[in-house]
Amino acid sequence: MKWNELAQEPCSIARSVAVIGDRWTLLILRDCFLGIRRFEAFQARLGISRTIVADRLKLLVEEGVLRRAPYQDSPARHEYRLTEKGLDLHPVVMAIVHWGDRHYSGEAGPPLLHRHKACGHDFHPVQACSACGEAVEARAVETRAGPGAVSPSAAG
Amino acid sequence: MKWNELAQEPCSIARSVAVIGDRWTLLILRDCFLGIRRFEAFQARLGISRTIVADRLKLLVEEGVLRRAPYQDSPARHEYRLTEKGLDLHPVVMAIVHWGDRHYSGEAGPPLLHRHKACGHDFHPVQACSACGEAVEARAVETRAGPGAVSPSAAG
DNA sequence: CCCATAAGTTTATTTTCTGGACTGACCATG
DNA sequence: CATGGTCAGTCCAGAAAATAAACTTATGGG
Repeated sequence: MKWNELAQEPCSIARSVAVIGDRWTLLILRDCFLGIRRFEAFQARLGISRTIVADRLKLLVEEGVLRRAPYQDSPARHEYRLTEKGLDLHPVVMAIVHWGDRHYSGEAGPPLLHRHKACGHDFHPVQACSACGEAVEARAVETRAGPGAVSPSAAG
Repeated sequence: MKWNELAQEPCSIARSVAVIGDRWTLLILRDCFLGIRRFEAFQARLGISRTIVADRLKLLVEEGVLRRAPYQDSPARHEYRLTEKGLDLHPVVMAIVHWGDRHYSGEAGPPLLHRHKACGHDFHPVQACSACGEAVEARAVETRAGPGAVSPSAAG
């Protein structure tokens, strides 16, 4: 399988990974959620080649994750902002952060804290069930083919 | 920045991405959660080169995400199983699945359904606050430096 | 002996990434 | 009105990584 065939797979992970499953893309998204919006800022923070920054931003815009919006004329300048589809990635980013906090923080503790404005407390994300609202752990989940499956044995 | 420097960054996303932020790694993890355990099975399902499968499995074992366990002698054969640290990735995988379900399912609907055994219903993951238990959306989160931060402006 | 299975390794090719220079539009300074 | 600075890129050649295909090792079966 080639990376460009991924998006055609009958699997939501494969389709998502085709868009965001790249080291630099995930770090760009991290920065987006931290409020970074400009090309130069992404490039400076990541310290990677401008080519890659340009490529990744282009892909994210094509996929509707980011929106390229003008913030001044003469000279025309644009910034990159998360769309609603991009904001939907927040649970993905938070889940990754939480896993890193748990397993790679060391004695110093987590590099960042997250406060839930609604309740005022620092929190970490908990995976909850949309049906009953309770926390869901890996072993409590049963997977089966859904309406979009191609065959009973197809990947999911 | 080089990819091997990522793990040293004072950022839980960077550290996590250094381990799992790779297309094939994420797909291997998907298969792990679907119960796949053997080298040949990973390779056959993904349709990618054996070299990549071997590399990724090796890294995941080194990082303690998977455990290489013998399942027979003569000839010695091993299978790859999720460790507790690996199971902790479930929310990450589910969050990615859910994003894909939402934005790439098309008319056919999601390829896979997930049932919460505890309540018996099909569900999708909801990001909840560990402090108050309510659902958390992107705009309700405020981020600030934590104890493991290197400087107030450091990446998170 | 020949074939098959499992789990890799080796080799050679293809693709991607990198760093640096370059472009072009504009602004501020002296 | 030349000089330098900012921003948002593009272009290019060399270096690094990813990949497919063939090969290896160990074993069991007919």
